[in-house]
Amino acid sequence: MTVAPSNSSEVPSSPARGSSLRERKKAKTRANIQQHALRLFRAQGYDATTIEQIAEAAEVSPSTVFRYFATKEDLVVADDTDLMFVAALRTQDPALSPVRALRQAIRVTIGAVPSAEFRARRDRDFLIVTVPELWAASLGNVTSSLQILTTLFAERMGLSPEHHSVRALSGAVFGIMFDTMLQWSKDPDLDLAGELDSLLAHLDQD
Amino acid sequence: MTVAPSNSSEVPSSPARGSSLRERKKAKTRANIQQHALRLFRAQGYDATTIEQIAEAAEVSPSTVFRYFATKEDLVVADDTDLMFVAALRTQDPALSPVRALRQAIRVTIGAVPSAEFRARRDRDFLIVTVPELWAASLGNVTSSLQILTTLFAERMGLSPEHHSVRALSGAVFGIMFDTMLQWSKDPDLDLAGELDSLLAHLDQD
DNA sequence: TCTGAAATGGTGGTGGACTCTCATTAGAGA
DNA sequence: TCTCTAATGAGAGTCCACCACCATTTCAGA
Repeated sequence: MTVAPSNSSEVPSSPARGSSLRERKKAKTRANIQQHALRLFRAQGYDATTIEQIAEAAEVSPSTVFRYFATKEDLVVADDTDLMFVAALRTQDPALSPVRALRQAIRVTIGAVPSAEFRARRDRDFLIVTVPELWAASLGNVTSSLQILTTLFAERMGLSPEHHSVRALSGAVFGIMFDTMLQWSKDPDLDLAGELDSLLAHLDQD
Repeated sequence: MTVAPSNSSEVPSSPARGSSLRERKKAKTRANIQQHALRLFRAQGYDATTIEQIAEAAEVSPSTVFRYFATKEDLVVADDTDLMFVAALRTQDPALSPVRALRQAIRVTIGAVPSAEFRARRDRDFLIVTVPELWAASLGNVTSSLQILTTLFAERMGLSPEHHSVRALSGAVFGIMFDTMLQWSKDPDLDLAGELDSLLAHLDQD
């Protein structure tokens, strides 16, 4: 559910364009570690996987793992910010109603992501929703997304973010997304975009 | 740290009526431990409080703490059924619309709880929402509440729980509750009942 | 009052995340 | 090629939740 690198220093997948060999190696190491971690988590479970195993798989020392990721949780949650939809929401036509804009943003965003990357992201999100510990770790991200959502809706509706119409709407949207994520965690083959769209449509009565 | 196995035998607060001295003592010990734990968590924070400290405060051995509570998290989360509103929803007039029934249930429930107990519950919920680790531990409770909510709404609407109208509605309700809990965690003096009622009213357009 | 069972305390131990330090290696720039 | 700095590895160490075992105390029932 999270997406959008949007971060400063750490570049996940892209090999860091204009930088030196050192930088490129760093990025590569980081990506490598995270990749092996995710693979192991998926295969054996999160709790059952130790840092040592990850280090071994990635062919680095445990110290190095901690140098790149402050905590075990960060291996999954990383620095990654918000709901990817939220980012795209900003660019939607201001004339659209909040819900319509969001639905449109979802459609566009999901369509745009290359399917390999989408699958990877999907697996990651699946882990987050599935492992309570990780869900906890990303709670901060989630709530900040909710806040952003509220803010954007407020702008679109020309009301203050504290206004009950805004809060009710963004809360409702959030809940529907949450519910959908749960469904999705039970059935990874669910058509996420379609499901979200048709559920959100129920809020679109204004 | 997987989800708690949903305890069976443990009776929380009620002193176990017809039982022997032994039983009563057990209940008392359990309540005592939990009480001190919550006090310490509130005072020093969850992570900063160790089992040893709790044991000392409650004047029992650390072993005993673990005998009563399988994990540290259980000291807060316990087996306690979650959102109290859900329980009360069952008893509402079937003729009412889902949202109206829920709002009514909330009003009734909150009114009925003795204010001391309400405060205690409030503190507990505050902890849960505040400490990610605890939020994670109660995720199971939360999602099961969502499911129950969905089921009850489905009955009331005469539709299957998979129906999108049902899912959209219960998701939305859940989201609003979640949002309100967050607000509440920032401002513990918020009028929870009133806030919920007025936000939920926004969904009541059918 | 005696006996068996349950509750408790204490002690020692384990696993694993995370920290610190220091020596070694590899890249950057001259 | 030589130096300087950043990245890595290795090892020892800490902390704390949680477990296992056993001795001791406390209650129940006869």
